[in-house]
Amino acid sequence: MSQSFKFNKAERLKNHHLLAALFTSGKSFSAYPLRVVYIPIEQPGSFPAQFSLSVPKKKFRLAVDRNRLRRQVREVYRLNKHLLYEDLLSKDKRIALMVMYVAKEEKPYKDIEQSMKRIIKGLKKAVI
RNA sequence: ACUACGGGCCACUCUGUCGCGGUUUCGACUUCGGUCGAAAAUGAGGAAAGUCCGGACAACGUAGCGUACCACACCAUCUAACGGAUGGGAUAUGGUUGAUUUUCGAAUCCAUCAUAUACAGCAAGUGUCGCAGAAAAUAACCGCUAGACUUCGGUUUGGUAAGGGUGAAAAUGUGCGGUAAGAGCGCACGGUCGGAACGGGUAACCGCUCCGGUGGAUAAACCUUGUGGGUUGAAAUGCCACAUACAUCUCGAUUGAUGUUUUGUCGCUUGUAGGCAAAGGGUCAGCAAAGUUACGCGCUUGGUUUGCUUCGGCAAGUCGGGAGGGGUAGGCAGCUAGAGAUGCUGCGUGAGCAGUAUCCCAGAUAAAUGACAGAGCUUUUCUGGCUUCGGCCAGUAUUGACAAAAUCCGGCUUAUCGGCCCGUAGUAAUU
RNA sequence: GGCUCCGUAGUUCAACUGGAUAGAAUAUCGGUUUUCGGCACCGACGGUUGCAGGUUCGAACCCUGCCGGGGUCA
Repeated sequence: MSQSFKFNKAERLKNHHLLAALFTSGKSFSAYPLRVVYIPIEQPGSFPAQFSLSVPKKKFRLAVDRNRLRRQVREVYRLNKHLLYEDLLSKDKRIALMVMYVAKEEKPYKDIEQSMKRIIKGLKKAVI
């Protein structure tokens, strides 16, 4: 097991322009209860993917619920991202992605994990 | 022991693995700004919430005055301050005990307990009070009563406000006197309001005596009185980096007076004397503008230049206001040692205050405190066993209150599964 | 993080600034008319005035606290 489960600051997507581009020209697909929007990046960087996530305030009014879901989704990504990184490194490509939680109620951790694995599979296909 | 009420405290716990934020230390790399790695201790709340009050702090402002506006409003105390808290008073509602009256329904008074109170002023002015009712604030329908007239049925001119009815509210209650009938018209005892003296209390207020009144309610109606408030808020504010537009449209001001310095020039009595011109920089007044929360005064800031001219102005520049638009969307400081926390001692009825010892306890910014596994605790369901029939034990599944910092404090309000402790009252048992 | 505005039939708005049953249009339903439908006409239904307290004799309106929805500020 050589892969790292760390989640560095540089792996997070914070750039305003990239986020705007993501919403205007990014491609998307969903794997309930999650939905992903992604776009390839031209500029070089230290990580093959930049990740961000979103839980809508309209569906989850309380900050406590939003925080809990955000942490679960981030945790799932952190533990499974190595599957994505291997492919991207071998193809020498970079992407930016945002994961949104679209369900109207809280789902258990197992469901979110399954959904994230399907998303990563889908991303691999799309990039190739 | 149980129940009710009030107050305080806690806010599931432990272990392992993988992670996140800032801090410190060490190591590596470095463009010397930092980046990466490791270790250590550490990392959400009682409400972090709502943003309803009050402050600290910061910027603007020369900090003034008047009006307006807003907030507050029994008294004292606490506090940095407050619309908060503590203690007291008054009023209202309810309970209990006692007394009086009774139409046996209850009513009134005293004492006491509990709860509530946006408790200054309708005896300053103005307004409003639908429907009903005669009348909703200088009241008269029925009624009662005197005079006049009379066709003896009443009519009319006065007086009156006891009784009736309406209404949420009807002009001080009861008794006696009084009268044509009546009435605070008079008297006695009360209610209530104002004033004065005395006693108690820091005060609100209470008690008592005397005098005067007795013309409703409403100020969470306008308003009056008193007190307080400069405005804007960490998206404040300062610095660094990057970027662009000294662009566009529109409105307004751009006027006088007076010294002074330098330079040039003129005349001449050849001197630091005077005239003229130019340039620079002042002072005073005016002008319009902006700022001072709004308005007025006052104050402050900065502009008042050049060219053309048919002397009305026009154009450019400068300054100020407005409209609309463009760029950036990064970093650092502010940013957590404080009206701080905990313990002890003393003072105070209490909120609190003083002294002293120890401790340092989150600082994120596409926004850190999590995920998984196991064990215990807890909620509920089912199965089995035991039982003193209240429950207890084992297994299985299930559940974990309300809710997450965003400059920081003091309150208020709202949400909240449960557990523990203390006080008061009642019930039961024992002594 | 701050500031600010608004909540009335399913929908869009009224209600004399506190006075009794909260009104109109539209939508819905029923009827008349028509061969049928539309249009038109008649009638009905539809409201805890966002919620809870308070002030007042009386509250959609005044006050307080909650709930919900907008707008705006570098």
